[in-house]
Amino acid sequence: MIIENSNFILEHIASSGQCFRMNKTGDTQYSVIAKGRYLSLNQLNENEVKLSCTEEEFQEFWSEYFDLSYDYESIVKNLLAGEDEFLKKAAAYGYGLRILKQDIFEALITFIISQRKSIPAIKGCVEQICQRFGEKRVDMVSGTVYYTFPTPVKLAEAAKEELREAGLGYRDEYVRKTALAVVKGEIALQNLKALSYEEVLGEFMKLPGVGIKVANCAALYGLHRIDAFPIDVWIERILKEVYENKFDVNTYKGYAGIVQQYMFYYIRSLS
DNA sequence: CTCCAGGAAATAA
DNA sequence: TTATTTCATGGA
Repeated sequence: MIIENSNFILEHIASSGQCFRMNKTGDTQYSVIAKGRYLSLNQLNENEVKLSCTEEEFQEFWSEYFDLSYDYESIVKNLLAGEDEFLKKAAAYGYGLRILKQDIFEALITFIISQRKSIPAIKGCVEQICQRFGEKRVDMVSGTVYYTFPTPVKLAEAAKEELREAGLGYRDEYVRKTALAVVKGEIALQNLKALSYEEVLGEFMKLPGVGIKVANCAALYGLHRIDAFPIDVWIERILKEVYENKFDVNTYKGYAGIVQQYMFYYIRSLS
């Protein structure tokens, strides 16, 4: 089926570093694996994307996953009409980005893995743990073989040696212990939705390998708290060199996480 | 060879 | 409290 949307650019979303299981498979073709499902997408033009799923599956799952009911166009227009020169350029460059509504556990684990790794290296590790600990499936539409993201139980039971073989390095125990905490109910991921932003960060940061940055990523990409503003080395550089440490996130209250995504995507394009 | 990658935890000051 | 050091691994 075909989706019409003025802010749905697959290239930008796939290479924005928020999701590690969306890949380019052709000139205008992409694939994504989420919540056990496989989808292929084709960017027909600036305003149209063709999806391999049925209308029913789109309504039931993918529409929300891609946050298609949210008006990203008005945010881009706001930034373009604003005074902030850096954000003007960032929005003009990254228009079409969206904040995907990923699985909470997957967002948590993949961003624990992400620390001190390049995005290609993260994607490699994530694919490895999916192949080793996930479930093998076949997409009925294309016949593509794919692997689901591992369950908490699988990762909690994973052998340290195999996690090392997957390339996790010293993060092996972080992943295993966090998965175990989820299995034992020491953190109830589904209940986090009811908590405030600050409470959510507090809960995430009790977990091994989760500091302020990973907690914000899990909140933004796993719980869709678009007020979350993850500060990594790139954003840190912007705040210091572009804004001389005078950037106020409260200026963008209600959608700071989206602003952060434009910033991140734009600064990386410059080098 | 060195340096860095969507950082966090342990340790020192 | 804040500042420094260490932690695997792969690629430039």
